[in-house]
Amino acid sequence: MTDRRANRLEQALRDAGVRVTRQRSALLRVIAAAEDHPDAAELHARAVTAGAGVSLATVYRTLTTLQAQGVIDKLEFQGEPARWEAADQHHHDHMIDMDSGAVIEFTDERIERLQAEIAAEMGYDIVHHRLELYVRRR
Amino acid sequence: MTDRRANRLEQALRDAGVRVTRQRSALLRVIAAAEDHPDAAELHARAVTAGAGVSLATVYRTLTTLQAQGVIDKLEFQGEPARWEAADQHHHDHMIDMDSGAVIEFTDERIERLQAEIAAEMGYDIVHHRLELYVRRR
DNA sequence: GTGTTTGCAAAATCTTTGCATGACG
DNA sequence: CGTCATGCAAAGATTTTGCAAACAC
Repeated sequence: MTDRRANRLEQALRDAGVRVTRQRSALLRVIAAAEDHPDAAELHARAVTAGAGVSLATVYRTLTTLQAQGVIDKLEFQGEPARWEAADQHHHDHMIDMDSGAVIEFTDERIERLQAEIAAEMGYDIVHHRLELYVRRR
Repeated sequence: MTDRRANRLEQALRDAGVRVTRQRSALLRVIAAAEDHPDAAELHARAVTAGAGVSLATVYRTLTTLQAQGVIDKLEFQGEPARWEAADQHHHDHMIDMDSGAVIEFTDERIERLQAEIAAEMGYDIVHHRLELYVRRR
């Protein structure tokens, strides 16, 4: 089922003239199956566990490629290695529970609208944004 | 005038039992005088230019110390080395002009309020947050 | 075929740290 | 003076890259 999604992504890559190698295919599958936000080392470990022979260098190169294709998003939380998530979901921001480390996704249309408004007032268009709430259970 | 602010900060450090060394004093002055958002290497360069003998390792250690004292804030924009700013200003967020690299500060009470509201609804208190708008002139 | 991608190991970048020496309070 | 801070150089952590071999299309 996540494989169906991975297959769709592979086709998109081929259509964009990007070669679908064994390694890229494996990584697409790992990313499509991930329900969390893994970093490069974790994705590498999962790919290897899944039986894919792939080097860490290739993982990094592939992540860059997939990001350029708009297939995945890069998350850079404070001081951690970068994490990644599939991009084919609806837009959302992140809330990080500082005690458990859990990452919670959320969206708020009002905030989105305000951001665009503020940028526009100053003569800018938003290319992308980053909103992270570092929180603690009350 | 920024020296007055630096002196005030030095006193606060002493009161907190933190030694005010020649190096820390110099860095406080450089930070108080900065109108931009320099990284560690840049702060080091400015301190050295100002005639202070200080090593890069000490700059890093000092930044950590000053942050722990709540005197400076750490900014981590996408993929760049960390930047720093004096903390004794009113809270604000950052807009990054992707073409010029300029960092623009802004605040919006409505966004602040919404963030707190969203966190509260999910049973959390915000410890701190990060809002960055990556923008382009329209 | 042939231009891309991979693996490996080496390098780049930013940041932290161990240890002997020096200096603040 | 005792303790804490510094400098240096070496190590850490993450990410990038040069080059020859392997592979997708």
